[in-house]
Parts: sequence; C-alpha cells; structure tokens
Amino acid sequence: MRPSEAPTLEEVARVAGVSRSTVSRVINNLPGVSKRAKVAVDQAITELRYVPNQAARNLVTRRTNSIALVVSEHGDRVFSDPFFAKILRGVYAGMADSRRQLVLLMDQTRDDSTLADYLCGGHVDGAIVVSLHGRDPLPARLVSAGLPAVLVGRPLADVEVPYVDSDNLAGSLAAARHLVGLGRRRIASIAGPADMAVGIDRLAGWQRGMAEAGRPDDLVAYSDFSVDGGAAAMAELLEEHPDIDAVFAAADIIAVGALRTLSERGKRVPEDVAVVGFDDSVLATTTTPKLTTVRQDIEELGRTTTARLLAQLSAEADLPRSLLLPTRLVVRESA
Amino acid sequence: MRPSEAPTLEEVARVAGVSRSTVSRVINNLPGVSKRAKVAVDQAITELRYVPNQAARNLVTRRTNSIALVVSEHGDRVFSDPFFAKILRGVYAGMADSRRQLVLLMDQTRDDSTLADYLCGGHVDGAIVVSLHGRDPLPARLVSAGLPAVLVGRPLADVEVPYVDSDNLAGSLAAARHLVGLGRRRIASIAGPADMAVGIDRLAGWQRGMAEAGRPDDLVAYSDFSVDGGAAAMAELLEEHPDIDAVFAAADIIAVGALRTLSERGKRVPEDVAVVGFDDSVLATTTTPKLTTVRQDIEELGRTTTARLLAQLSAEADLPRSLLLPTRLVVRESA
DNA sequence: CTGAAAGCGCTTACAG
DNA sequence: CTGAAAGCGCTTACAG
Repeated sequence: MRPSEAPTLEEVARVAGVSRSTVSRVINNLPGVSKRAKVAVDQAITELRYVPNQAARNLVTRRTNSIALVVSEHGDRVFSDPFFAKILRGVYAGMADSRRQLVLLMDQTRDDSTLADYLCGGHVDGAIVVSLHGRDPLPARLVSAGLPAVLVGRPLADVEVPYVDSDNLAGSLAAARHLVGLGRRRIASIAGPADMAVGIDRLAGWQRGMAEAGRPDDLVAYSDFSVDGGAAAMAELLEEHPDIDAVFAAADIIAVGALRTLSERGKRVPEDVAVVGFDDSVLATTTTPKLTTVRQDIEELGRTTTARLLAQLSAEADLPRSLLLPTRLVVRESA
Repeated sequence: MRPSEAPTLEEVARVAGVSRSTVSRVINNLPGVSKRAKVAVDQAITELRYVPNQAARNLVTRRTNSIALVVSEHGDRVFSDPFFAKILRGVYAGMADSRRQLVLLMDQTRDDSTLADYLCGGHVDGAIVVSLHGRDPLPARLVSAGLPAVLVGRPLADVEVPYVDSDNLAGSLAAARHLVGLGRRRIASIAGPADMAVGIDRLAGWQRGMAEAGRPDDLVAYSDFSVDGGAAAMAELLEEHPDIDAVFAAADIIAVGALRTLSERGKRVPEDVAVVGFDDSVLATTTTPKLTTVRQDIEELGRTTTARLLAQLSAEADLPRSLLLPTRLVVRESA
C-alpha cells in the first residue's frame, strides 16, 4: 500500500522534535507525557496524516485487535437464515465501542482443520462461534489451543467453553404451562432437530411441562426449521392422534407449517387446536391468527456473547462460565 | 496468544538444520531449495506445529492478506435485507481459493471519516463496497488514498472506481417490451428510490421501452423497497389513472404491495392489470398469481465483484473498468 | 542451492 | 517527563 509515502512514527518524532518513545506514548494515551510534547506530537500527526502501522504494532504487542465470528455451518443456510443476520447485528453492536475489527469466517471455505489452524495461528485475539449444528469439534480445539472463545448457543459436546444461549427450556416450559392452563387435554409438540441443543432444550421444557401436569409427553413429531417440515410433522401428529387440541412448535417457522396443515384439515385455530410457536420472529405477526409464541432476543444473544468475549480478553476476573438470556411467552391469538 | 510457546521460524530452522532463509523459502514455495532441505523443513514444521506469524509477515511484505467488505449503510436494513445476505455469500464464494480473510465493516459503528481512515490505514489490501444508498463520499476517498476498491452497484457520484452491477436498464427495458408485446395500452411503473442508481436505472429502462413504443412515460409513482410502499404507490397510480392495465414494479417486494392493492380494488391480475417485478426473489413464486419478473443473480454479483478486486490485487493487466451482469425476463403468470 | 545480515515500524523495559 | 536501545518474527536482496 502506498509504498514509501506513508509516514512512520519516526518521521512524526522528527517533525515533533521528540523521540519515538514519546510519540508512541502519545499515540497510546500512556501517562507521563508533558502537555508541550503531546501538543507537538498531535500536531505532527495531523500534519503528516500519520496512521500507525497495524502490523508492526501487532508484532510487538502480540495482539491483533480483531476477533473472529465463526459460522460453523456449511452451505447456504447461514445466509438465508434471519437468525444469522440478527446475531451478526448483535455482535456488531457489541463491538461498537471496542475499536476491534470483525473477521468473518465460515467453514464452507476452509476445511475444519484449516479453520482451526487459522484461528489458532495468531490471526485473531478471540473467536465467537455460532454453533448451528451438532457436536462440532472446533470449540474443543480452540480451548486446547488456548484461544479465547465464546459460543452462541449451548454446545452439545461436553467442552469447557463459555457460551451464551437463550433460556430455551424455561421458554418452552412456559409455553407448555400456558397450554395446560388453557385447559387443553391433548397437547403435542413439534420438536426441532434432535441433534441441536436448541431442539433438545425446547423439547425438554415442553416435556417438563407435561410431566408437571401429569400429562403424557409422547405426542411428539420432529421437524427441521422449515415451513414444509412443520406442515409434515403436523400431518403426522394428526394422523396418529386425531384428538390433539394443542401443539407447541419449536419455532415460529415450524408453527407456520403446522397452521397450514391445520387449515387444510379444517381445524380452527385456536378453537380446535391451540398453537404456540417459538422465536417471536416477524412471522408471528403475519400469520392468521397471529401466533402466540415464546420471545427470544437473538440480537441480544449476539451482543451478550460479544461482551462476554471482550470481557474475557480484558482479563476480567470472575466471569460467569456461561449465560442464559431470558425468554418470555407472548400471548396473541393462536393460543 | 500463547506467549513463548509458539515456535518461530528460527526454531524451525534449528530443528531442520538449515538457515532461516531456507525455511522461509520452503514456507513460501519459493524456488531454489534442495529436496533434502525441503523435506527436513517440512518435517520440522509439522513436528513443532509451526504456524507463521502473520503480523511479522505483514510488516515486511506490506500486505495484510485481508480484504474489507464495506456495507455502507446505517442501521438495521443491512441485516434484514436478503440482498446483503446474497452478496455476502457471493463474496465469500469468490474468495474461496484466495487464502484471504474477509473483514466486515459497516459504518454504523464508525463514522465515515474513521471508516475511511481505517481502510486507508493499511489494515486491508483492498475493499469491496456495497453502496446501497446515494452518493457516498467513501469511494472517492478510497480512490484518492490509492486503496484498490470495487463497488457492488453503480455509484451515483462520478468517481473513477470500478464497479460491478446488474444490467438494470436492459432488464427493465425487457419488462417494458414484454408489456407492450402483450398489447397493454396504459403501462405504468412503480419506480424505486430516485436517489439510488438501481432506482434510476430501472426507471430509465422502462422509459426507453415506452419511448420505443411511442407510449407516454409519465405514469410513474415512486416507492421504497417495501411491500407497504408498493401498495401505496399502486393506490396512487390507480387514483390518477384508473385505466392502467399494466405496471412494472422496480422490485418484487414492491410488486407484492402492488398486487395487494390491486386485489383490494377488485382488479384481476393479469386479466385487468398485468404486473412485472424485478429480482426474481423468493417472493416471485410465492405470490398468487406467480410473478413475471426480471431475474438478476445477486450472488453472482458478489462473486464477480470479488473476482474483479482480486484480479486487481494481483495486478492483472487490462482489467475492464466496470462490468454489467446480464438480467433476463422470467415469464410466469402475472404478465 | 544456501546463509548472514539488514530491515519492516512499532512497543517496552531501562536508565536517566 | 524523556530518550537510546533492544527486540517482536518474518522476508529479501546480496554474496557466495
């Protein structure tokens, strides 16, 4: 970049009539600089349009001032999933004051090992890992390499990595209790993928709710996070249990599919079947009837994860291992 | 990171029994290394789990091996806009083979000047700028600083920056001709924002189509890229010109709004009013009737822009200043 | 084909 | 409060 044009700290020192040490102190806001020297340096900096060379800085400080956002998911889903977009927004908001840069990494580009090598190769000071799928070996590798990392979402593998997650269990428990409280007798659930913590936890919450109320907890069908998946799961449930009068879907998008099937089968919502979703996404208010759902704040999830990582990087003491963010039931029309 | 644990090139040299120069040559695949030396070095590298220090490398080579993706848009739109997600996917795909990293920057964090300073401060080797809005001063600043940059989308300001864009004019001209060919007499357009190249170009294409056919080109209403905007613009058009029998909307999302208004007014599509959109987004096939629209490949836009930048970074000669990607009409049911 | 040496632009003890 | 000096870990002419 602009070979010899770029002024160095050395030149600033010369222009300001001080030593390199002093210039460095001014730049880094270190104490022990006379006002006179500071003024001279500041003036020289603006005069020369000096910008510190980041590489030289990194080399000596052994820090890069950048953190990685690793989206541990192959293929297309990442980009089309609004979840990712919200996380990104939260991460960005969380970094706003930190003067750090965000390096985006997805392992569609590099294979897992290359990705880990890269992360551990001193390119970044820390990593935020969005673990969308099952038991990824990456977190364990980061830990063993000593790279500060925080996960978005509870990992399935039993690794000693801090994570931040929505309180999925409490949220789905609240949904279950709501349906019980409505006097529903045959309460089913369309669970999310069984290989994702988010699927497991939301199912567990519903199961606990059923157990509390002395209801059976085996009216379950599984679905991926798609409308069609939800529709198929709902059809499956109705096939086996035509008397179902309530269903808790592990995501709004699944609930949308369930609504479609119910409508096709001539079931009225909520009169015949009450439906509760999860997420409180934009979908929730565009359906007819509007969806009762469990609200989670995904952007906050990204922000908190970032804050947790930054705190760790500043070596703050007594950091909580992991955090759960509250979820709450939003009652609308469907249940 | 891992203070003194990380092995250096020096240690690799010692273990391999060669000089640092030789190790460096092996690492960088430079010619002039005996097979014997190469084997010894490779072995030492794996033995020590050596990873080159990027900062040291950057310092001496004056390159960072990273490029910036600058999303020049404040606030929330970026993240919720599927356009951005597709661009990101394309950019990522375009970088797949390049061993470079992507640094994501949005000026919601840093003010414009800080952003430009950062970009020109030697942090990145080049920049891809997604210019979603009007006449951003950023491209000009990058050019004057000598930072290689390529824009996604034609800039409004007259700067000497290469850009890659969809051929919006040809696409909307095709749409206009299609409506004319259908025998429609009163053809309107809902244009996009007048301060965005994409809005201007799509309107221009439609106008040219009208001119060709000797039709008036003043049946125009403006809208932002939203359903509600499209609905309002359609209402406005019908108010002033109740005899409209065709409308070209500058985006599918606008067309969706138009369809809503037409349906509310009891107008049948395409019998009473033919509708053509732009984008061929997912929306196009979920509407009733399915949307005739102009297809653009946004992911390809991101990929091509990235390829253009990488070519520039490798100092390839005779690069085209800018590129237009083809668009084509996809005829479905609405026109 | 190989190595000794200079140097990239900073920060950081250290001595004053 | 200030400066001279060492050193971070590489690459790159240069000389052999």
